[in-house]
Amino acid sequence: MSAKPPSTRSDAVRNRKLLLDVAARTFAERGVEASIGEIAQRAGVGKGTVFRHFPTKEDLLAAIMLDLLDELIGTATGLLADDDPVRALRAFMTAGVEAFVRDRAFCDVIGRPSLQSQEVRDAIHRLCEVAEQLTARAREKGAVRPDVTGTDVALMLSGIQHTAAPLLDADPQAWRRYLELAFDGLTAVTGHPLPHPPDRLTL
Amino acid sequence: MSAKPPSTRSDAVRNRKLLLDVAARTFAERGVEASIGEIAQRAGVGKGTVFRHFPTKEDLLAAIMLDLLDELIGTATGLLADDDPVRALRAFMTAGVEAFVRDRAFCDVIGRPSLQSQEVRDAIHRLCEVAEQLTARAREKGAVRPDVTGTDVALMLSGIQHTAAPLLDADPQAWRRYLELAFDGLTAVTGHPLPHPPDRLTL
DNA sequence: TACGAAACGGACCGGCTGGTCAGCTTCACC
DNA sequence: GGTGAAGCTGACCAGCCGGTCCGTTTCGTA
Repeated sequence: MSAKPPSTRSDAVRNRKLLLDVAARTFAERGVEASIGEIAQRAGVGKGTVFRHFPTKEDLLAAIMLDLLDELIGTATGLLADDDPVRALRAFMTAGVEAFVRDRAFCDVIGRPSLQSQEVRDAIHRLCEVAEQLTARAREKGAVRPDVTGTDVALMLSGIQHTAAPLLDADPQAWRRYLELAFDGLTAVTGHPLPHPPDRLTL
Repeated sequence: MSAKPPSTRSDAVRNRKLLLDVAARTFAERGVEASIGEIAQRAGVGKGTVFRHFPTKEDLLAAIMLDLLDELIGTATGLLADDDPVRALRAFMTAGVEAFVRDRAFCDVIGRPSLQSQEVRDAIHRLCEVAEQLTARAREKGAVRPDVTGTDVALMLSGIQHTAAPLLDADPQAWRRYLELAFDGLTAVTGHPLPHPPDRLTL
């Protein structure tokens, strides 16, 4: 439970920020398979320096993923103030899919639970909770089907990105098509309930 | 252009079949990251034997992926005989998502074009064509929105699997929920067209 | 400016990977 | 059964990875 005493030395502070920045970009481009060596090289720093700031690769990755998740949670929380629940839900989903499209490592981590630290899992859980609030407002207004949950919405973000993934080079905006399709599915009136409700799944 | 003379020796024929079988199971469980060493060990065979039958790991993977794709294409082609276009399309999508759920390597290869040999790309293209035929029949009947293509349907198979992926352990059938949601989206009546039509994208 | 502590760098380690090869074994055919 | 070709094996190789360690450099302070 002991907190790490934050370094006061200017070079250490500078390098930490630099590393987070470079690592975020590198992971975004190459996914979790990006090597520490490559990150160190891009940052113009020795490998040992990376491991001094982040004891393991997993720690570095988790720090970056937490930043991303927190940003998305912040966006979602802000959208709760929008007085149009449907517009807010659509804006949330747009921001979510965009986050996936921009960052390969984010896709990797969300898709493979074995890459998730406890902190990351907690953040994902928080994201699902905000998603549920956004979804509930639209649901109560009758704008989305009654059996769709916030977890459904959160899960679909990754699904939409993966749907468009093979088209990414040909049309970097193709994900908008599948977001639209998915959104229309959420609002469809069918009369039959969805199978396998995720219930209180702690995602 | 020279074809490989197929071996007539019984042990070679037996080992080839055995390797394809074991490798298919191993790749399905562990994804493309499964090592040749592990496959050889599971098959009770030396590593060199694997490389004798398949010069590179990519060749082995391609052989298995082609089998899978051909099977799916066969299923889809058979469904063209169904006189209910909607039922046929739903059955195709069910079979497709099931293939993804069962096989991690299939997900990996479809999602990462850099893992696809030319033969695999051709097979994917053929799959999209059959998907288009199935989709067109349902479209003409007015059962799916007019702007949905076979490529859309094929792409969504992977997306649906990825949507349910984080739930796989908790509920192995969760993908059925998102298949249903996606299918309802295909049939939704909205009055507004989808953005970014993939047109004649050779997928 | 002098000094001690903290941070840095990169050679190094062990482990794993795809792929090779020389020598041994097994098969098919006579 | 003899024989030669084909198949099999596993030690071996080079390359990459995450992670360690210690000699060297840099920083903050007095």
